[in-house]
Amino acid sequence: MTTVNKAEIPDIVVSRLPRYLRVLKNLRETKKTTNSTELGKLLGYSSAQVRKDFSQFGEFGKQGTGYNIDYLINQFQQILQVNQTWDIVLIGVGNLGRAILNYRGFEKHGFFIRGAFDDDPHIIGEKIGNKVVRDIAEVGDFIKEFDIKIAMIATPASEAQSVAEMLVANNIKAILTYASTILNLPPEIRVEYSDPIISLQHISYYL
Amino acid sequence: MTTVNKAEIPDIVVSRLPRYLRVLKNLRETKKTTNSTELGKLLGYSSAQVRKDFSQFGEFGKQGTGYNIDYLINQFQQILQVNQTWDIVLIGVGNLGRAILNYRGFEKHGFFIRGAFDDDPHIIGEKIGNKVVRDIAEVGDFIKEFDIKIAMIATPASEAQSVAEMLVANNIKAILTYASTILNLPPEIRVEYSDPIISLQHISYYL
DNA sequence: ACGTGTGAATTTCTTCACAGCC
DNA sequence: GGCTGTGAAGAAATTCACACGT
Repeated sequence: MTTVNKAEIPDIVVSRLPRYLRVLKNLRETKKTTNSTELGKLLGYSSAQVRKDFSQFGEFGKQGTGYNIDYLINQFQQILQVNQTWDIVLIGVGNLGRAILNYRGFEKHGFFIRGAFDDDPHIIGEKIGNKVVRDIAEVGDFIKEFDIKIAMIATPASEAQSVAEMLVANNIKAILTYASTILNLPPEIRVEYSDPIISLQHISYYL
Repeated sequence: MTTVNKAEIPDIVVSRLPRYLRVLKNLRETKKTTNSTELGKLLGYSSAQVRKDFSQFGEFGKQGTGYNIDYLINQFQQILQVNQTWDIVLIGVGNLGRAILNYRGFEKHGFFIRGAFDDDPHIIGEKIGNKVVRDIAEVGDFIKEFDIKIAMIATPASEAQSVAEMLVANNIKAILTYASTILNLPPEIRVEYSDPIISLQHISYYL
């Protein structure tokens, strides 16, 4: 196995790593090893696809035997940099923002919402879960103080673009947005969309 | 323009249609026409890509002028079958389910949550938004009665697979799931994932 | 025998580049 | 001049198929 240059690995392969991780963690409950055929079946990929994907990062398997599940999990966590914790700021504390704050599932995977921000004076100061909602005006200092790189946007669509620009100006490097609008940001900023409307419209083509 | 056979259109093209729709609806506010260069810039695609995508469905533009925005919106809505309303059942009324029920954004796009279901007796009967939570045992009849094809799953991950199988057995054709687990279902069932953990893990590779 | 890792072949997706029309 | 629609070219992703290690 040689040194890996990230720039060389296609994003489409990277995008499958979290899926592999997910099923590997399930498999871990019941077995020690797996193979490309089994993994492929669980994810809807061909076995060749699985092997090719893995080969981008090294030689993880043994001929005749397959892959050690714990070892794979470890490798993929390292590759994805999720073998550490990440701090996150959440912008927008409406219905959705509240649900996100109350959802305890992020922490199990190492993602911690360190601060929640809104611009509505009625909401600022409110305590949700174990967090007090802060004034959006303070988010820049907060990001600097805790060296935060990831933001989640749960504002109305109309505010998402300006909020995103403000966050980028304050050194945020990656954004997960729930707002139903497409963000225009510098290409070095990673943006992921979690937009149910887009998903439903995609689905409905096939109905 | 000839008859379009859906099977021939690559899913990757279909998956971009909702994005085009989104920016077209924004553009509609301020102008009548647009062109492939402008659309590409707004979405991060090349202008050739935009034109090739559109050409899969017909000839929508005029040389020298570009595309009429309203006309495009109309065409794409028809193609995606979102020029009608769709009824949806929601399974799982925890924090996330509540947020979804309170979110008024689906209806504007023609998606209506007709029924919300849970298996917790403490939650069944509760009124959220303008809906009463129903017993999951009744979902089969409900789906039949209202001829529902789309379900949203907002249960804990541990229950998602069995809930999904039950829904499919009751004739659901498409699922949007928020649960952090990969569903194994017959290939003719469309599944879309809205999984923030997967998105965050993908993002974190690049940080 | 089993199942990986990988060049080669194939298929799919994107971009090029330009004829043709407004 | 501006911009579409599209064959042809090019790039990227996937699958094939098999040598090789266990």
